[in-house]
Amino acid sequence: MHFEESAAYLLAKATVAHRNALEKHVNSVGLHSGQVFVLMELWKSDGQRQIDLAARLNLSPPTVNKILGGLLENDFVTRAKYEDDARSTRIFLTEKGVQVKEDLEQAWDVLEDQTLANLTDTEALMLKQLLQKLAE
Amino acid sequence: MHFEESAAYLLAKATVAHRNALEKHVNSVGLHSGQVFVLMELWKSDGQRQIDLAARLNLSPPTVNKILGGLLENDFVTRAKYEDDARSTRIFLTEKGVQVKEDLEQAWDVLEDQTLANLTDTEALMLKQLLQKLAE
DNA sequence: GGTAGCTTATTAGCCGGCTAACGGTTACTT
DNA sequence: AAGTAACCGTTAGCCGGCTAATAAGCTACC
Repeated sequence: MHFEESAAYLLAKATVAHRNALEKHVNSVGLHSGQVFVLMELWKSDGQRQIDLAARLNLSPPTVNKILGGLLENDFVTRAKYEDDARSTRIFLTEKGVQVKEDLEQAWDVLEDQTLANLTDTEALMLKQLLQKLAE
Repeated sequence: MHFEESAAYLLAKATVAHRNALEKHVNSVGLHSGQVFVLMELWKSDGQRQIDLAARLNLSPPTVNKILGGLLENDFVTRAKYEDDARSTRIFLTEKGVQVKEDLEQAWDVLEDQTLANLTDTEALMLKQLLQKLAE
């Protein structure tokens, strides 16, 4: 058996390099890699509860909690109590959290170009479709 | 701009799910996810120096050092001095480290099937080729 | 209404990645 | 020969993932 030829191996390998690139690019905007995905979720729908963020991001609640700690410290989001349920808190974007979206979009474009540098347009499209199927 | 449609986003998302699956499957063999890649490298070539392992795995030296700590504790590998250079150490597989390969191969097969469950054979092949291109 | 059980957030602690910084060796240069 | 530069391993400390356990609040059911 050759591990190197398995999709599981290749996916893990591609991930290592890509994660480093991602981290580097979002750092230039003042964010860490985990934070951007939480922000993306809030840009889609502001004021979500932590548990809902975790579910939508497919992450564990403690992971989301930790990431939110960083976002709170850096004033990208604020916490507010959920009126109908004292257990929950709602997470809202600050002005800064709203505005960083533009910067991230630019950094993301550069990252995307770099990611797909070795692929043709057709290959890029195919890759995206296959990754989407994989995620299900 | 829609982040969700970018390859960078989709790759990161696919990674999250896949990493959890990988961890779970290799746990059943008594290993952690990072350890398997180091072992794979040693199965290809036993007795490598840490710095060479790091280079081949595309990981930082401290990361390899940490993973080796776990492998040493669990007697999968041993350390030996490099005769010609007192700075280096060579890493060798133990009997246990050699034998776990068989178990991992079986677990890996299951993981591979699960990873590609939603894809046809043609799609699986394409995905592997695209991931390989991506990693360059 | 009270209890039992579910849900939410949080904490602690683990693994896997990284950078920065350090100590000890080797190699190079002068 | 001396001194400087490069290299190897290690430590410390950060972020991002996880599970397990806890405290607090809500629900549901008897």
